[in-house]
Amino acid sequence: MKKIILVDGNNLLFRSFFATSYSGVIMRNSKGFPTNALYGFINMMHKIIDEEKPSYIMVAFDKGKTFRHDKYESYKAGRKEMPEELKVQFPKAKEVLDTMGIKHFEIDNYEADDIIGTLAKKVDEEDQFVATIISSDKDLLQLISDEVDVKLLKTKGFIRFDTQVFKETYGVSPIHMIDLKALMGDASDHIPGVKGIGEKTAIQLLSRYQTLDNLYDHLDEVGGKTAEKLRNDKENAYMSYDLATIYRNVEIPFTLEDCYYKGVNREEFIDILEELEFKSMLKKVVAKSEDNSSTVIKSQPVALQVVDHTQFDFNIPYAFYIEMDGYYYNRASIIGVGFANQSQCCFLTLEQIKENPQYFNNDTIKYTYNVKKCIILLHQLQIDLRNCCYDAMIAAYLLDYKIEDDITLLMNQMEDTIINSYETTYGTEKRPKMVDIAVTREQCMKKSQFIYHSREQLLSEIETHHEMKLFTDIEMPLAFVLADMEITGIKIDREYLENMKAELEEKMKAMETSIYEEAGCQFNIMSPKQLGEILFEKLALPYPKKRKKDDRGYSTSKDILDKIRFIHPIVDKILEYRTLAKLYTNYAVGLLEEVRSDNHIHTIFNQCLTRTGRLSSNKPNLQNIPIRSDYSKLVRKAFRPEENCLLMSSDYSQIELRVFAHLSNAQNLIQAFNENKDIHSQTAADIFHVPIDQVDKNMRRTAKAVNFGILYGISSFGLSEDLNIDVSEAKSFITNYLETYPGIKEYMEKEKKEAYTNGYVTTIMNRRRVIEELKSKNYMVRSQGERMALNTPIQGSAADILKKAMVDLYQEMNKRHLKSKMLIQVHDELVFNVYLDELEEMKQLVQDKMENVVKLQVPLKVDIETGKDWYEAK
DNA sequence: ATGGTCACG
DNA sequence: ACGTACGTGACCATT
Repeated sequence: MKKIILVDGNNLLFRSFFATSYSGVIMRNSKGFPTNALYGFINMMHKIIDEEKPSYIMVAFDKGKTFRHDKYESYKAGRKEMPEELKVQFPKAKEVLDTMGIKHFEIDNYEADDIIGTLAKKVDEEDQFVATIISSDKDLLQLISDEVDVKLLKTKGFIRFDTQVFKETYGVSPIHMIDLKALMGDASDHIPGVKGIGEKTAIQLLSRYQTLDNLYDHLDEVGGKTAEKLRNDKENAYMSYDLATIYRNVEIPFTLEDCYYKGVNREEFIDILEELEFKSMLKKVVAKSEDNSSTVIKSQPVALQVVDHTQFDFNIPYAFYIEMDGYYYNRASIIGVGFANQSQCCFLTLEQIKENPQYFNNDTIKYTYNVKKCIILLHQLQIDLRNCCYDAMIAAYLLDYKIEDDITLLMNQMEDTIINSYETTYGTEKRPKMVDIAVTREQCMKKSQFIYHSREQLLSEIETHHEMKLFTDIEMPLAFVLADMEITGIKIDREYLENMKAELEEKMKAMETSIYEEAGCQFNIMSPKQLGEILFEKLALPYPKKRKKDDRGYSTSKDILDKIRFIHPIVDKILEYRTLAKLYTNYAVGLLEEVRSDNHIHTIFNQCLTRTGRLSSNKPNLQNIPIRSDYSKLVRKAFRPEENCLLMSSDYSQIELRVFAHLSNAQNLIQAFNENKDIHSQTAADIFHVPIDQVDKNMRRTAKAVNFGILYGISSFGLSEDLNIDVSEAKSFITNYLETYPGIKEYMEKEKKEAYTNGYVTTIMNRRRVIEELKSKNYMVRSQGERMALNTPIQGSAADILKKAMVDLYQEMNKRHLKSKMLIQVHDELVFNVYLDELEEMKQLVQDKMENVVKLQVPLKVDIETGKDWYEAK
């Protein structure tokens, strides 16, 4: 069977043009010729060749108007005109394809769709070829058949649609997509459809009548409002049908055989890359032609012997991969598990796993992908997971691979294979798909093989980055700590939250009425658009901010409203309403929804997400429970200890500023911390040149803002916004600060310079963050990169310290067989459930471990409090 | 899907 | 002449 790739060239160029033109700024070569669309386009063509390894390929382009649409010209007119900057890149794209040895075609009066449709039809009619269509346009899905599939490009990755996937997604056969659109329309393509009929009704109708014609023939059977709507809009339905149909009978002056892929003419290709000034791309191509080996670092998957699990050697290190049946692993269950070692692989169903816990709790070394998830899924079966010392997801996270908890992303980055993503195989949360166990079996084994075989490369990269200690001593053991915390969960007083919810509901109602009175009309308070119009047009309140020309929108954010709250009583009421609404939906209702049958909340900590090394928490997020305002922090009373226990909270005092003092080696900052001074007051004393006992509240507040600014990569504008002062005034604070603390300016310059040289920054544990923004030609993007370069070592080192403290503490608590448990981490704070008879021991232990986890130039200070709920323990 | 808003560190 | 603090997650309205 010969495989041909049919590429929608117009679609690809459009996509990459708009994906890379930020607020109108686009990439150009030094002659000013726009090149942004070409860059994405060439990358994409490379990827297609890499992934699909086609022997035949062609790219279709539009040429002129499509006459079949002429009678509906008014609808076509709604389409966007092509920007000139994009237009000029088309001829160049065709030249590029020539040098790449890829055929491209355009035919007078037809669109790319029509050419592809016609070729797909040819593929259907003969039996030498199969085809894959590449586009992000869902319209093309109607061309799917037994011989033709579509790789639908998404913002992230792609979905491969074949007949089966299509049916599972839309409930009808691909060819009926046209009938579907005739009924439901398609706003993005200006197809009207039948008024009042959406996706649901359309699918329902078609599953009964299959086609539009047949439906109209049996309209009397339909009855009711739906029939009425169909009758009224019959003309529109048929016009939509025509608009949605891809024309498949273009006279084509070439054959499928003509689309043979010749391969790149390296010299010509290099010439054109030089003209476009795609330097990184050039480097790769040149390197590839010099050293004749395959692409960058990709390895070929090895074919292993598939054996029965009784034959699998569980005495030497092995990898396993668990596939589960839901989106949230703390409420999903296992479908099956694949195992692999150097030479074998096998698969077990859930039943077989239950019968063989020894495959997980034995002493053999095991490799995983997302070990925390594995621990929790196995825990549900009362199976202990032991001796996992390598996790591919954690390794990949440290190395900056894109992962998103889906191993297929990593596989497709590292290997010459294309594995369908979890979503493609198992569907979305809303639309789960039934999956044949044979598919799961195949994929699980492949995935476990990948875990086993990619280990060497990932570990060697970690070694090169000097991150082995971070990986082995911190991140790997931390996964077990987090698993335990998630399994334990924190107890919630449901009744308390229910009462709070009811109270909030009442307050909101009252506030709503009062706001409508002030406004003189009813409107949706939560709609920024409507609110802006009420405030700044109907009530004509002054808009306290400079606006760009043509900007007709109003921001209604808190800091804007704060500035006009004295002008009209409605403003305060709106702010109050928002606070109440947030408390109601996010915390009262939101938290209650997440309380499980054991009366506990079991959050999920994401260990492999943030760019700085922090954790994040979700479902629900326990890292943003209110504390700053008096009323809001009452939410914390809902978080309770177990029987005979107290909640204990321990938090680092000023950890980021201490880390900063350490990193920057600023002597008077270090001294201030060593003398245990109130750091914001000391800063105030220093920058205002007064003794520390003469620092007033306002001075301290200013100094605090300056200190935060330093951590974030200060700018005078940012500081002035935060303090609500002039930029010039803010600027003088900063100058003053930098004069007062010699060494800091030099430190920041050094950090930036290193970031530019290396392309990345590091933390005290050698955690690394690559900062692409520094390479940008756009000043704003580059400045943002510089701030990241300044902030990441600080935020990241603090995260390192917290993580290490958690591991040390956890291990010591286990060693001492303490019953108390670590429950939550909030960046600089840990929350524990502490048994009364362990209270003193825990206080001492926690303080000791947290304060002595690393040795810095300044001491680390920890404050500990306890109480019968989280409100008291703070 | 994206932006606006706001909860936390 | 730009348009600006660092890192998250959840919800709402809107496309």
